Amino acid sequence: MLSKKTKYGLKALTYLASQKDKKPVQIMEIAEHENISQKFLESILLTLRKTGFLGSKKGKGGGYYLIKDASDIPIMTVMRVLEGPIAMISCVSLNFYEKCDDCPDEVSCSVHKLMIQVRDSTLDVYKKNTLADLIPKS
Amino acid sequence: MLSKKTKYGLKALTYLASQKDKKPVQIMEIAEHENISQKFLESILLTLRKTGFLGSKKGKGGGYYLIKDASDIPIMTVMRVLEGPIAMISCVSLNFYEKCDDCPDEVSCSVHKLMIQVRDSTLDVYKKNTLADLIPKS
DNA sequence: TGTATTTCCTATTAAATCTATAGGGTATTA
DNA sequence: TAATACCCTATAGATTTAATAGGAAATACA
Repeated sequence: MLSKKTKYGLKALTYLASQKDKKPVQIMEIAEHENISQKFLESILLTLRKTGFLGSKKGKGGGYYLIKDASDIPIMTVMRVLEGPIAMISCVSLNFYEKCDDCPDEVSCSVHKLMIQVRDSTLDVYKKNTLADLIPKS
Repeated sequence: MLSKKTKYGLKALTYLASQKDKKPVQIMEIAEHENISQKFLESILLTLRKTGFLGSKKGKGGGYYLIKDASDIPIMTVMRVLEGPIAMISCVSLNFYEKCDDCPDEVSCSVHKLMIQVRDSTLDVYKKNTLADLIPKS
């Protein structure tokens, strides 16, 4: 399951990406527009700032804004930050690898074989989509 | 994340599929070979029997066995029974659809748009792999 | 300079889910 | 008829997720 953290983070990012100018947008505005708990969203945006996706400005007229162009942000990078591993099981994870403690041999493991395929196909989707691709047309 | 239930279920199924004859295999044998808690595996095999993947025989010399040929069991059907929805979010699930309560319009939802692609590519993997494809060669 | 505004940060709690275990009941076969 | 193995329910422990609370720090502007 996709966590709400990721879901809300993606929605916030696309909302920022759909802004005409690059003026800071306040947490409250995003939260209201996307129906997200303001405090929860706050912590998500903080993560996105610390990981280099967003810039922020404090005080009146402050808020969050995209640092890079939306078309330069592959969804893959966002997913890794918000959701963590893309693989469904850590023994096939590229960035968060861990050996299964119950599995004596990965090469002959049926689950391993299957999950590598799932990882690769999912990764393809996350690579070919940028934030710009997710902005609604209207 | 893939649940252990699904992981163990897949391993048990491939173990049964790799048997030369179709004689029943006892829970304990599978559990030991695959390093699975016997009681936990018991409940998983029970599920697989009730959903038509396995047959069972009681008494001495009893155990579980595959009902169908491994090549006639698409992984998709196993995943739906063990793991539940294949989609990462219920608003794009084909078999377990539910509307998001925070989302006013699915069509213009960025997460929706992305997750449909992930669902379809994952589904492709699960459709083209049968249980037979997961049996280790050796 | 002061005040309202807004982000920043830490800690904690509530809820949900997953994993595993316990303990016995029931059916079958040698 | 005793041994074997499946069948079933309940429940507890662990982990993760989602959300809340409260205040500190920085900024704009009058």
